[in-house]
Amino acid sequence: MPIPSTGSKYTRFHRTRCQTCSLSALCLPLALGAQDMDQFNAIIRRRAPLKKGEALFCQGNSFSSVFAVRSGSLKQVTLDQNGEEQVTHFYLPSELIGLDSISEQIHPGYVIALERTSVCEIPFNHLDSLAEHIPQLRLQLFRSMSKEMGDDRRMMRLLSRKVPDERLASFFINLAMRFQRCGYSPCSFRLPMARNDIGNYLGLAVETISRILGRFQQQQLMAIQGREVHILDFEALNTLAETQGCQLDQARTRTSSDASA
Amino acid sequence: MPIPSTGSKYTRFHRTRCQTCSLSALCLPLALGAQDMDQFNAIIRRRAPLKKGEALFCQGNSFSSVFAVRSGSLKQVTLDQNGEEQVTHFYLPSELIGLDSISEQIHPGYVIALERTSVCEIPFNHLDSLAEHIPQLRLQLFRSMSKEMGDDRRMMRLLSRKVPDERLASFFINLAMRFQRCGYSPCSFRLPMARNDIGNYLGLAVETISRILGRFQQQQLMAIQGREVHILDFEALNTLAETQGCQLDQARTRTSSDASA
DNA sequence: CGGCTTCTTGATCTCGATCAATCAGCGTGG
DNA sequence: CCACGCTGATTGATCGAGATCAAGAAGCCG
Repeated sequence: MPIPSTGSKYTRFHRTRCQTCSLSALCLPLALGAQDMDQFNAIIRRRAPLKKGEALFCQGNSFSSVFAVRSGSLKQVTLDQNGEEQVTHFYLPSELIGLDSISEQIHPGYVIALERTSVCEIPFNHLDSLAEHIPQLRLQLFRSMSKEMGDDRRMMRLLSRKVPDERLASFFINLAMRFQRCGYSPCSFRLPMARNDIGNYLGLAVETISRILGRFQQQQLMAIQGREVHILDFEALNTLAETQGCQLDQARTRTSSDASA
Repeated sequence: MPIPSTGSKYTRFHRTRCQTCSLSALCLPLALGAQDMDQFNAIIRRRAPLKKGEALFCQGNSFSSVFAVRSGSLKQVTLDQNGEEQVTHFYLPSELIGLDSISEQIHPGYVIALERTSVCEIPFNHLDSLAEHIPQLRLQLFRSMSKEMGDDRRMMRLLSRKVPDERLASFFINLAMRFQRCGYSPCSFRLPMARNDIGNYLGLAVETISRILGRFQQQQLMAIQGREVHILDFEALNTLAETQGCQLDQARTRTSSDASA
């Protein structure tokens, strides 16, 4: 561990700047000029990383900031009044948390780290006033929200029309694309969430998840042991997922060794 | 037919102003001052009403405007590549259409009038520049999008965890609240959509919808004939729907008038 | 190493999709 | 104005996929 000169063990997080963040091209500051980026950087608050299982905030907490995932991953869980919990979202690096809370000013669910995770806090009132003066930022904010709405629609289609195999295929293709987007290999990664969470999220029993995964392995679509995932036949999985318009940038499955792009 | 003095048969629609619109308190201009309202009113384009079955736009059309429903109702339908269609949304008066298209700049589905329907067109680039100078409008836009995201989450919960009876109950409660919001009776209304659309939207077969409706009538929860709906026991239906935080403003079914927390 | 959670595998059973047929509503045109 | 024909709605009967129940295996943590 490098020893920071100024004291606090979190100094290095406070030091982190959007300008040097590897995700800045994917995150909100996307397409911001140097000067605007400075302004944006100024309103960000860095936080000590969350431990696995720790909550970023709780259901019912009042909303004041959105958060950008810097590293790690989180899940959003909503408790209904019978105490049933529903996993409604997973968040990966560069993605924004809390956009769904602006309307009610209350967080509609828990957001919990699935592993050691760090996030940037972006106070919403500051973000809003910055959006007033930086059209690029405003547009990007609209885009982010709009994109999330589109994703939600896809999820609704998945839940209401797809059979379990298709759901799980969609889920993995979606994860793969998002991992690729932030620089990881799309075909080899470690699942951040438990089978339980996947099942809950996809509206399926855990047992069903297990059985389908078994089937996927038999069919040589993927290799899984524990949480270690290797997608062997991306095309076939994608076809099964019926994911239209989904394109793997570089590392399309050549049924061979290129999986680690 | 009244004869408009200026010629075009659509003149009266062009005349309509936000200031005199009964929905202005629910729609985007919500909470705008008189002057801001003027500016907002200036960018709106009125349109000739759509006939039943007519498309406001088609899937794949490029996006340039959002629309506010003035009267009538519409459905959003997405066609996947196998030609399967999925109803993803219903739009009632005062609600905004097209917010999910900002990100891709392409409409992800057809939006089709369920009855004679009129809408206001709001060019998005104008809206965005107006949002730059009117913080209230910007915030309202963020809120609208955020609210839609929250609604989507609820829908996802409905689809992945609720049994058919609960889904249909939720659907009716939701409709009732939205009708009430724009001034109609929450407990007596005419369904704008076909059973088919409801089933598709809720991820259920039409036959299932029919059977459950039959059951609801037996249980005295509601009276339905054709598309004419009367909710007889709002509380019971609401309980069944497990709709938390849903409050009927005035006309709560007073089986016991205290249910309001 | 032991106790816990997480994951897998097997057996049963239920609920809703599907198929099939009939009925009702409604707009159209003779 | 009524008969026709279409689409949309209801009702019945059957079947299968996935939830559920139950048990065992494998990680994973202190």
